[in-house]
Amino acid sequence: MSQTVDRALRILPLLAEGPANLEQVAARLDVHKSTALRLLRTLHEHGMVYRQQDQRYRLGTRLFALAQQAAENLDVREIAHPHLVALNERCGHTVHLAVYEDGEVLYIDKVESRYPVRMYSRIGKPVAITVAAVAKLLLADLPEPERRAVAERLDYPAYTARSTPDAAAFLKELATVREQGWATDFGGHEESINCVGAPVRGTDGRVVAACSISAPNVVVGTGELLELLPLLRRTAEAVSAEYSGTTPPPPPVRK
Amino acid sequence: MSQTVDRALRILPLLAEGPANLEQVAARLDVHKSTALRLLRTLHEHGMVYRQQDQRYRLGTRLFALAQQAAENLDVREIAHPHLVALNERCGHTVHLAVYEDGEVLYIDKVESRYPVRMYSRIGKPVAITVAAVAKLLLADLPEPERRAVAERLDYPAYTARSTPDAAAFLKELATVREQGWATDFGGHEESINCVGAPVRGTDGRVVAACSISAPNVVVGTGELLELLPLLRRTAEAVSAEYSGTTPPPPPVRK
DNA sequence: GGTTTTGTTGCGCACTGTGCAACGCCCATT
DNA sequence: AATGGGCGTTGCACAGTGCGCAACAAAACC
Repeated sequence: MSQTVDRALRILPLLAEGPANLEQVAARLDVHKSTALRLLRTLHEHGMVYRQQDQRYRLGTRLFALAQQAAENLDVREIAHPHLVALNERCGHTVHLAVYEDGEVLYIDKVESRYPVRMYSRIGKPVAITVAAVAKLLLADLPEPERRAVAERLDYPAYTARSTPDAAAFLKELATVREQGWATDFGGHEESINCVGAPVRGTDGRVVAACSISAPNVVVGTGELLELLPLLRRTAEAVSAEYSGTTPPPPPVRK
Repeated sequence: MSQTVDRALRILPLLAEGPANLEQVAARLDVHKSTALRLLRTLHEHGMVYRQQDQRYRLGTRLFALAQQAAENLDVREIAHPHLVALNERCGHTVHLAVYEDGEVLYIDKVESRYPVRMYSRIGKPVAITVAAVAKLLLADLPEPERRAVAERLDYPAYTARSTPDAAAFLKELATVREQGWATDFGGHEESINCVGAPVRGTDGRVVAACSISAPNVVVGTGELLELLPLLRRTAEAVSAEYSGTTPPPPPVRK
């Protein structure tokens, strides 16, 4: 809508790929050098980009601060986190938390068993939306027309032989997930990785987030993974309860 | 420099404080509603803001993805991380990693002893630049004119009785730090918290980052904390070595 | 020392962003 | 059910702002 802002914002993902100099930025945006310079300077003033010694630009640290605050505003995340940690301690596997936003599903939290602090690993990256258990849960809850619209707009990459092949199959799967209240991904993204997922619901019953347990085939088979389902569902329900206010968090201080 | 982009970017920290509706945004920017709407739409198209059900805007998840990639580009961080974890395992205290950028010092990594996964806690937030050990290390290495310029531009809040009072005292402290190659903060930010810090240096000897150990007074006194200094310095030197290529990381794959 | 490459500045033109006013929608209130 | 107020949205005319050009400056290269 706004040309100038649009161009400026297109610089960010471009720099996310790696540092770039003025000319490269101008070329990628298909604008004159002086235009790119003006945009970069404005971004720089706001700390969104940083200029290193070799004069090349890269993403600035202000993005850190903003992302952090964005995360703090996602109160589902804050509420869910201790529950995810507890779940991880009991089952030992990787635990994810994801939300839906504007046609995308994103991981917003992750607890890994072996490297509990390897934090940024995948948080923020879009999920393989056509196969991931959490994606199925989140999409299954959308109102019918939107669900259909999203399903038909998607690509269906054949990550493995078990990946969801097309929109029809996906919608059918979503119907199943909607009915049973949980979801799986058995080797649909990577051959040897299996997942089970359960929904986190808000006061009105709508799915606001989804969490999942992931584990490689060689560690636990699909059968064993399904045995964890009750534990997972209890965790998801505990988060839902706290998020809905059934188990109220410490009350705000009054003066 | 560019009015439109400037206004658009000013929306982000504003929304970081919490969700806001169109009118509030327009009022805070001091522009007409229609102008704010256009800016917000452009930000929305790029996933920088998200519109929740009640039509209020909040920061979007794209910021997550960008911040993640920004972090990945900070290769100091990636290299340092396992070393910081190892240090934390040996001493048990909180370990920080910070960098300098454009007059600010920011934490870019943190390992906490008791809650190792409480990740976003302070990462990305600017450091108390006049007192923190890591800030002293990073500023002490700036070329003299810039160091002086920064020192004189700063405010010197009296967090505690031991906080750095003014630019003169700060510059003197920086000279000491520069000489001895390590830094401390004994109760300068919070009365009961002490820190020691050591620099991470690049190939050319310049300080590219700084790491520190922080612990409350009640757990370890300043004397005990200083006993950890050799361990800390060894860690910082190990990171420096790996960063400088003395201990080369796994070589890139060739075809 | 000359040449190429890359960043920076000033400037005139016109395109793009701006604010205004009118419209439409939803919710609250009676 | 009708009325009113609050808020988001749209279209438009004006001019302010961002645009690309071209010349300049400064490294980097040979």
